[in-house]
Amino acid sequence: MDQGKREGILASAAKLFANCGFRKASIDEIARGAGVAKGTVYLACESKEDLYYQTLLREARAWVADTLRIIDPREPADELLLRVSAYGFERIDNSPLWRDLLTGKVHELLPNWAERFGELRKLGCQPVMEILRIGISQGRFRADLDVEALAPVLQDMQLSGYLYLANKPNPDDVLRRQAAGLELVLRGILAGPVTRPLLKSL
Amino acid sequence: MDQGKREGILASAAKLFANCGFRKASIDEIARGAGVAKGTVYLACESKEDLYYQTLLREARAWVADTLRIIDPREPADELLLRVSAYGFERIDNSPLWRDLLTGKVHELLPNWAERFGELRKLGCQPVMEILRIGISQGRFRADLDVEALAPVLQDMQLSGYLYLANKPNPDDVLRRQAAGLELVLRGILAGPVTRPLLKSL
DNA sequence: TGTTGACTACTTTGGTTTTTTGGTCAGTAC
DNA sequence: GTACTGACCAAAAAACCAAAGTAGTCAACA
Repeated sequence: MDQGKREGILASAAKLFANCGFRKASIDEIARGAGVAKGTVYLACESKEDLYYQTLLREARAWVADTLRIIDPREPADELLLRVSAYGFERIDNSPLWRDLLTGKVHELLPNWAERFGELRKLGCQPVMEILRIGISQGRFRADLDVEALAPVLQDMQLSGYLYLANKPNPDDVLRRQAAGLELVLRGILAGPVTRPLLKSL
Repeated sequence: MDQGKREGILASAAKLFANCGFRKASIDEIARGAGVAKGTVYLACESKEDLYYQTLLREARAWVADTLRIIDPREPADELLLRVSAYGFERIDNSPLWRDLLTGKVHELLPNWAERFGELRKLGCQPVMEILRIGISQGRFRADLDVEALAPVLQDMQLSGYLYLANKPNPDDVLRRQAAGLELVLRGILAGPVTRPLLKSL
């Protein structure tokens, strides 16, 4: 299986899954979009479900890479947290793929999704973990933080904005809330006192 | 409208909505369960949607009342937070009514649900607000906390367990995670240092 | 050896009929 | 007069089924 062809298939799949959702995106059309025959798609994946997962994985990796790229280790780590939080939200908000995933529309359709969902979630923690490490090495965060345990909690706090978003996506409200949560937590993880309220920097 | 009859109707509605969900629970059956005629149900509510909301409101009030009851102001407020968190989770986990609400299965069906959802959420913050006030008066929490702003953030942190729960409800994991989040936040809101890790008290 | 696309078993869709249900209100009981 | 009832209606949901579409396979092909 040629890597370029594989990438073409995943790209086409990403496009169609995002536009039509899991159900309505057909393998035929994905194959057509990638300029290959249907059989070839099945050289790149085991099933439609597997293809969907691979698509998400590809997307998640891209997101992690892009996010790590905007992290400047010279910036104060607390600023970084807020920035990455906002960036992540914006990106998720613009992607039907993630929205469907996070609002649970896919879970019902696909069996055995839990583990794979967990893997994606774990992947998504990487940027936050990186920032925590930066913060510690900057001396801004407590040195005794359990980075591995902390990252998913922070990540969840950010994702919890979707409890609202499922309803009425007013991005400003969600961001303000995220910032409030972050400020709350920061007071806990900062080695020194917070000098100014983060909310104002939005 | 007799209050006893009204209560009977709401109780019957709660039972059926919980067992069958909003759609499949029929007004006829609710009336039968309450031992009244269908017309009488419409003396207690304006529409099926309204009845559903009233049912949730009744349930929420009961939950708040029960939760406030287990709050002993002599206990350390940080313990109280953890206790109430676990209690709330357990109770929600056992109630299809709340599960449907929180996993967003109802939102799609009912228009204009956002505001009412917001009201319920606000109601649900009361116990946490109470604990924060207790903590402040105990001198365990910082005196400058913005209780009104903080409560919904904490509440959300707890609800975010449902992002997982929508999938695979392993209550222990969720509780451990909630405790980790709480411990994180507590280090921020405690006036003094945390003396022992909360996680161990689970 | 890597790719294809016709083929099959299965699922989804769309249109139609039948049944159920939310909501009303003239009428009953007290 | 008041509190409640339940037959009634329009509208929604379920049941049905034929037609169309789709996931996945594999013999043939380049």
